[in-house]
Amino acid sequence: MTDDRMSVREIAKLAGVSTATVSRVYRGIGSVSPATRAKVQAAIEQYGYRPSHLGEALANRRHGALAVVFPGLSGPYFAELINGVETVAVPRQMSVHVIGTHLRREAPGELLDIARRVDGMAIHGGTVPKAVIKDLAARHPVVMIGPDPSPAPVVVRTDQQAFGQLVTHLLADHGLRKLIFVGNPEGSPDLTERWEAFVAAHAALGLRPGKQLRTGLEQTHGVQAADEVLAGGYDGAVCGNDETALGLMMAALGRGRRVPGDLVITGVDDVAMSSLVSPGLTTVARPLAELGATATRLLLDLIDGAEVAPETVLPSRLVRRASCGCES
Amino acid sequence: MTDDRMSVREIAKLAGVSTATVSRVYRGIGSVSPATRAKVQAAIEQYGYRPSHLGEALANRRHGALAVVFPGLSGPYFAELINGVETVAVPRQMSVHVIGTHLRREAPGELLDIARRVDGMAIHGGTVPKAVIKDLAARHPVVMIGPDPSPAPVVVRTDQQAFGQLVTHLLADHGLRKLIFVGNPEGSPDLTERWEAFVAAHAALGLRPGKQLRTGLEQTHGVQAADEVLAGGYDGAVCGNDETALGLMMAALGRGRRVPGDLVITGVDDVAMSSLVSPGLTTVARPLAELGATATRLLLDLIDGAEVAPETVLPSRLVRRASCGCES
DNA sequence: GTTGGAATTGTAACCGGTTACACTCCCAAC
DNA sequence: GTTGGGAGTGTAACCGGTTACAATTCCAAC
Repeated sequence: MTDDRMSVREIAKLAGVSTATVSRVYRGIGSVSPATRAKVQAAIEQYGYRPSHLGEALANRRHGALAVVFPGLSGPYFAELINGVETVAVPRQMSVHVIGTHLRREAPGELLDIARRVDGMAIHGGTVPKAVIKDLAARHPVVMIGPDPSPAPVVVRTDQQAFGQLVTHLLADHGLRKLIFVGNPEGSPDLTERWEAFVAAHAALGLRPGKQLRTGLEQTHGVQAADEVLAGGYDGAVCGNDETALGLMMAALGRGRRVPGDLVITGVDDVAMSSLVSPGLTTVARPLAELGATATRLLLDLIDGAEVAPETVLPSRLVRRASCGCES
Repeated sequence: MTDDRMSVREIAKLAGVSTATVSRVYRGIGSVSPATRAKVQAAIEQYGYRPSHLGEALANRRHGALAVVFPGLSGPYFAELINGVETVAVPRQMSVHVIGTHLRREAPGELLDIARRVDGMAIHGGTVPKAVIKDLAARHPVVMIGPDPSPAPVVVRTDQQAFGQLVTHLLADHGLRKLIFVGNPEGSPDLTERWEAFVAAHAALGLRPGKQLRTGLEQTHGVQAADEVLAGGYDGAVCGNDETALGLMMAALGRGRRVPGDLVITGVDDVAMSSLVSPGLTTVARPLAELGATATRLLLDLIDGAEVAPETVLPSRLVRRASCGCES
């Protein structure tokens, strides 16, 4: 029941030809006479023959599959990224294994195991210990998505400037003086960069950097951060991503606060929700789908043995909406 | 560079034994003398040998992989479901292909292709045309997650009663009379069931069913539905799932409306956000992770050739929180 | 000193494809 | 009437594992 498919040899026998000819007909390469082709095609259709992927892959020394490794899978951020990956992988007949490391008991061992089943891996920064990346990269094509502390061979990331601009915008243009940074730099290279930019933007204006509230990157974490943020008398919350910003905004509104009146809120990513909510969320737009797509393209190049630039940087830009006080 | 791993034959030569012995040592089955075992293990470790997954799979006539097919991947609903799938699949050494059909140009053909790479598929109801399910189920083990119009061989779903209770609760206990159903039954068997329960609950009280607002199942769709819902003078919005409910709630709050004061809002699923927001979201709790886990268990049984119950129903239950007016 | 059985190991077939190479035809060119 | 070359096809090796079965060795029991 599992798999009563026919093999090439059976189809070959049925069509009265050799396996080589069946393969030639199925793949459409090599020369086959019209008469033979018709015979074989008839047999193929009659029995619904499709070659076993395993046989194919073994013969080609190609799995025809990629793995994408993320910390978790929830939320629009990862959905967009995966979307980008698929737009490139699918037309190239590559199937994609989506791995969420937070679901795995022992990521290290399992990643090695998954590596045996794919031709290459795209790994989100901050998901996998340095030593494992090193092991993996030594044996397989690996592309990192976003910054990572490991000395990774190939990295795709977005330009970091816009986030600094955002903080400066709040401080200089809106005159905010008590900002809180919502997000945990520890374990997240992305957030580490942002925290550093946050501090630098303050320093550039001769200001002391605001406080840091360590919390996760999901919408729920933003909601949970609300009590502390609202009780602290801050005039602005600079969130590590849109999801926490939206969670925080929701919680603030639910408690009767006004945004941006009582509290300015900003995010990063510009996910779909951010332009739809009211007030619209001021954020840093990052080309997430393109990030995934680019990483995948580079990975495929790597698999094909091509030379690949060690670092690719995609642009990001500040998007001002109502939540920071712009557009009133 | 792609894969300079050693093969069994090389390791065998290096260790001075036959490939059979290497295999026996690696897999720990069959009897091998301590001395030989040590020799082989040394060679394995020295060269970091790991058997090719393809060779293994071909010999075992087992891909060691499952596919899970969803309409899309965004949001906590799917994340939870996948979570459940992985908790079962990972300990059984099965890798999981997560497929989002909305990303694929031509779902049908590609699913057939993906089917060649896995031992079985779990398919979310409403994602794949009837004819394709039939094709797929004829050749491969298939389990449906949630209701589907196709005559599927094996289905796992949640009990539907609680949703009817929810609607009755709003009508009878809170005395609401103008409810709007937010969600599009067309193409979604889940929502079709809910819409029917919505209508039935009205009918049971001798009431005319409320209106239906056709919209998608993501948070953004809830936000976008807000204008129409708020302008319609409804006293309650019964949303197809928590994500739209939360989006709607956020938009309502952002426009200065009170929940439940101006508008009662309810969802379905009881995702993490629902208990955290204020007001807490009244909803129907469904064991999503368990749903994924159960589907996977059944799928594995099917793959093993075991008998499997054609339908498994998991319990769901009404959760009353502040958004419907309970808990003040 | 045989004999029988358990333990250890190797040989070779097999899983299901692809493809290099050899072989057979057939026909045009000299 | 040869000769040369291209088209069509088959044979068999190979990809990298697993495993049924056979072969060998060793030792205890009679």
